[in-house]
Amino acid sequence: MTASGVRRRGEWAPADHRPVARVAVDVPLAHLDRPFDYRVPAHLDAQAQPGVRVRVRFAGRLLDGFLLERADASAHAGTLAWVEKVVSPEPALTPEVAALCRAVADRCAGVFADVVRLAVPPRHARVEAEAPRPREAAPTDAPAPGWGRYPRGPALLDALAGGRAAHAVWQALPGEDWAARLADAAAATARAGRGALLVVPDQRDLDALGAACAARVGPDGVVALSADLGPAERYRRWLAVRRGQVRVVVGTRAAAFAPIADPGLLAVWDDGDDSHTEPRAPYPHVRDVLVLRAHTAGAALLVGGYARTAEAQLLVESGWAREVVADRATVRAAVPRIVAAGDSGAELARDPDARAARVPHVAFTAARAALEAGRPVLVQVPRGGYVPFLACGSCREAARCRHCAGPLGLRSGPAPSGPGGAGPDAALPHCRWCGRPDTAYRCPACGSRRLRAGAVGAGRTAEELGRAFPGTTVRSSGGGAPVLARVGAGPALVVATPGAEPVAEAGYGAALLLDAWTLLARPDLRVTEEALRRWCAAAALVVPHGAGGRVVVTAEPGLPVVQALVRWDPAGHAAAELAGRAEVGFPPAVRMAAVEGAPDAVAAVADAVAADLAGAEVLGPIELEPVDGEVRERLLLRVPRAQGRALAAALHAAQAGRSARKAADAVRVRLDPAEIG
DNA sequence: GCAATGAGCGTC
DNA sequence: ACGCTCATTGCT
Repeated sequence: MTASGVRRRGEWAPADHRPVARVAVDVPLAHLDRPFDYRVPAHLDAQAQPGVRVRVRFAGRLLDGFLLERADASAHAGTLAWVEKVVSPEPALTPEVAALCRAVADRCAGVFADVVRLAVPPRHARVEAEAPRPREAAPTDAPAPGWGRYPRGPALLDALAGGRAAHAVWQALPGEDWAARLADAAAATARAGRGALLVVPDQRDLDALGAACAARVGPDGVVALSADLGPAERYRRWLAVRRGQVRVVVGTRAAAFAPIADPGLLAVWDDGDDSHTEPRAPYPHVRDVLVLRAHTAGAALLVGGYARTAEAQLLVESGWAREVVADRATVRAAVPRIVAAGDSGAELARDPDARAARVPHVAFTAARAALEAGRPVLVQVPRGGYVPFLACGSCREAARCRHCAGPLGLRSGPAPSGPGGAGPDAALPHCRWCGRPDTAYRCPACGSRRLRAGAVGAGRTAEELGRAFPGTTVRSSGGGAPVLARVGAGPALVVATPGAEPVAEAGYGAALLLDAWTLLARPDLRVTEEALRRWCAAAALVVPHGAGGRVVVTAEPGLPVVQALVRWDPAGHAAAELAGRAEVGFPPAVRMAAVEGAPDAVAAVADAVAADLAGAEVLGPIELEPVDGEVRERLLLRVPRAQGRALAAALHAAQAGRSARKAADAVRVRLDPAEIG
């Protein structure tokens, strides 16, 4: 080998030291989900460092891969192929993130290559060659007293400042500036010389959190990562993190894998938001990724939200995490007055305003009072544009529930979950507030028994409310309208779909959670948790009851989930939710896998797993919607939590058997799926 | 009896 | 998508 480097291939000589490279080749096949050994030629010796991207010949093809480590020798019996090329000397896959990717793949019954693709953004050569932007380290100020309202808050900040790996589940008080609290925690971590990584569900939350962190550690002290930055800027910021130029990283989903140096704090805000579930294989959830990462990296973990998920509750009940919550007196002082209006229908029927806008009288009163006090009113209406409702077939009077005067709608029955299929009540009129069916409706105005379908959406609600409060500004956020981040302090009606509620400058005077019952109508395992999460998110934007804050939720007051909102008890609801799931045997009380695909393929995977794992229980299969005319089925596999790793391993082995045999039908496997119909 | 050809398979 | 094995084919 000459000093100038490459000659013809035949003259390549192996590197003098550690000539073997272990390479994770980019092949997403389960039976090839392990490192392969290659020879490092002497001319690539210096560049072939752990973490760099390489090109290697694999089964004849030139493929991308990551060099995981250098070794003295290989256990492989045959001759090793050369590392053909080091794509760039940038060590993109750090050892810590590589270990995390392996742990995530193992947890999700997926393959390393798929997880690495989620973790490492595509390379951008020009950006890599740029001179790094100089960043000025800003002194971080002392922690704000905000965490003092939570008895264990100061201890949490102390642990972060001392570099200790605390694990916490935090329920933010209504009205809490959650972004500022997370920024406090990040700043405390950064002061200890370690990195902080904070993950939020969407861009709006990211903007708020980024600003809060910049206020603590300076604009150069924080980097925001999100998927919609564009390839160049995305890679530029990601590189700044990898190169250790920042201590605080905020981001959405994929940022959970950001290669932050010496992670001291890993945090996820609002872990119940389904944006935290990666839609690509192997479908990891941010919370699970961060839990694994906290283990492998020895970092603190903070799971926060206004509400609490059953998964977070399990972290608490298992003793792995401590809860950080305010005491009852502090909660009582912070909450608005919350009432359920499912039983105020008698008034509703008499109130002409209410009838015009489908809004119960108490909600009108609350809205009017808030507007007169000069504050905005938040109106939360269901997403999806239009909510189906029923009206009299002859006089077009809206059809109302005889019990509570809520609007009647056609409820589609739950997805067929067994041989019986959908129940006979699948398309009967039901009350959208209290859920009672009405099989013998007669119009109180004209006596007709005929019903016709109509639809009301966010836009229609805004229009109707505007008529009911003449002269009041009506603004819309979500549901077709652009999502607003903030609204001003003046009186206005702000109609928003769940998740699109703008923050009001000085808090809302009232929130009306309309058609709340529809949130509970979906045949989903997590409906009540999801409904409470959305209600809490809206109610948290309202000023405390001492300042006149009111929340009206149009749902049956007797329902436990409605009671949990009225009492502002998300932890209690999560405990009941988790107990309920233990009773019926659903995650996170057990470990479950959804196996989907062509019937034969699904059955083959299930048989392989059942043969491998004696304790695995098989549920189903059920038929799914056909894709491209192909029949598809879903089958659930259930094991006790202690066998979770074994279940994932058995599924991986079953997939490996299929990929080795080049089975044509792909089988989709998701562990602890959020949606299982 | 044995080279020439092609299908199947593993993949360093 | 290469390079190996192994089975089949076709010619002497």
